[in-house]
Amino acid sequence: MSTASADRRDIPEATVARLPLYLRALVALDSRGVEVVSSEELAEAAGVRSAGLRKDLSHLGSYGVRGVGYDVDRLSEEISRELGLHHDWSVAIIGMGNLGHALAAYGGFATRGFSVRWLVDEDPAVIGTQIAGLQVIDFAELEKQAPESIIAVLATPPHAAQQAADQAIALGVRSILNFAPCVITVPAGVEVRKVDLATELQILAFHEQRGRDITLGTIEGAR
Amino acid sequence: MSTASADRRDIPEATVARLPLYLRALVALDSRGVEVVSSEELAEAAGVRSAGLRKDLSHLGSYGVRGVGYDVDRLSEEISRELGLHHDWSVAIIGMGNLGHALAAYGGFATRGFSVRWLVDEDPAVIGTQIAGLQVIDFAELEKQAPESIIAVLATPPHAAQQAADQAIALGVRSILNFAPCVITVPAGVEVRKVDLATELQILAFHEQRGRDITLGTIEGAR
DNA sequence: GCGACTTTGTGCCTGTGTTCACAAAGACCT
DNA sequence: AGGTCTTTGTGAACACAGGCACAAAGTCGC
Repeated sequence: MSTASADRRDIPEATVARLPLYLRALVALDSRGVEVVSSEELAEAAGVRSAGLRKDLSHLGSYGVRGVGYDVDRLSEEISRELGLHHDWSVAIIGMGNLGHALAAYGGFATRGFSVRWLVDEDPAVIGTQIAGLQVIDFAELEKQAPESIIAVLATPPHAAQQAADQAIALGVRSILNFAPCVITVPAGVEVRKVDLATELQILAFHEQRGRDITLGTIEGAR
Repeated sequence: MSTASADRRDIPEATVARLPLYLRALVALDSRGVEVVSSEELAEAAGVRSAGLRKDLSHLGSYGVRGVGYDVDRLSEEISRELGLHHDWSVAIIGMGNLGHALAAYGGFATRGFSVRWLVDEDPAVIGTQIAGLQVIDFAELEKQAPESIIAVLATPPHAAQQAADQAIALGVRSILNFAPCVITVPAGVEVRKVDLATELQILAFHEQRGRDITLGTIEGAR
């Protein structure tokens, strides 16, 4: 009965990072015909703890029913709204090398609220070619076409990343997903998330090197 | 003069996740001929704060010289050793769809301590074909060839990911980088890191939806 | 209509990570 | 050789995230 909408503001960053996982799990449950799910079950499906899940969901208001659980449809709706997925976001992939090529052809974006609408490169040999049903364009052409707010996916070689980011930002881009293995500097108000594949592998290598069976004390039957 | 090797144990996870960034920055500096770097400069290059950088590095012993900074070569060496990069790690990419294909052709792994040595798929139409100079094999063949500890990169469709992970683990894999947008369950002692591209975009979308200029109070000249 | 049962939402506590600020350490100049 | 100056390494304060446990709330059966 309290004003739940009051604390709609400032959802913790860690919670935001998990909302997509919950949504993914909810969509999977929905496609299996499940209509109601408990925090325990949803946490299992999303790979988190139930207490944390409940705390996360409490940040966007009370949509659970005590003694029953959460309505799958309703909760999907709320999370989608919170993430801003009620309209599709337009994505421009910048850099048509191996990775950019694969990302353009990757079908996993469309089902999750994103449509790849522009492929950008600066190599004249690539501009004009067709990839995954789209024509590769240059920045000048992107500038003409892009009216709304778009998200840029940077898949250039590292030495070209900063310049590409600058050009994108000049066009009004405020959200960048950076696959180039380098740091890019952006003005305040522009959000960058980075995905570095080799970095991920190096973190795994660290744990592999240290016998993890020693570090982790939580192995049950062992020893 | 103190026994610095005593606290070599248990490096914080957050620090481990940043060591690859530092190494990347150091390699870049080295290639530009820089021999000594201060925490301030290195932090800038790695995109972190200098105080945090120093604390991170202190966890692997004192390799800095007060008043001067860090020897680039020496520090690269130490971080490499800590991450277990003195020998190359063998990587098997599992799932030869768009993404697996791109990862196989991606040149960025070799320079950072990893060599992609096996490409695995279960589709008979794909097995035997050549991708990026490697022949695609099935799990049975991988079992015959893989002696040492390897890292598996999962790039299968989500519905096939769990089974592929199980098979990899049965072969002795203890480190998995999962690109499939689903949760995979693994026994204790197996480390999984996940990279979900659509999730990253959704997190960006969240911030884009909320005017970030409102949320962030740290904009200087704005307003 | 009432009691028992299930499950949520949340207050508290613990541990982890981050930032600040400064003393110790060493280089460099004179 | 001594003083100054730069930069590290770290103690202490702070913020954040995660886990536990339980009261509140609502359902379901009788």
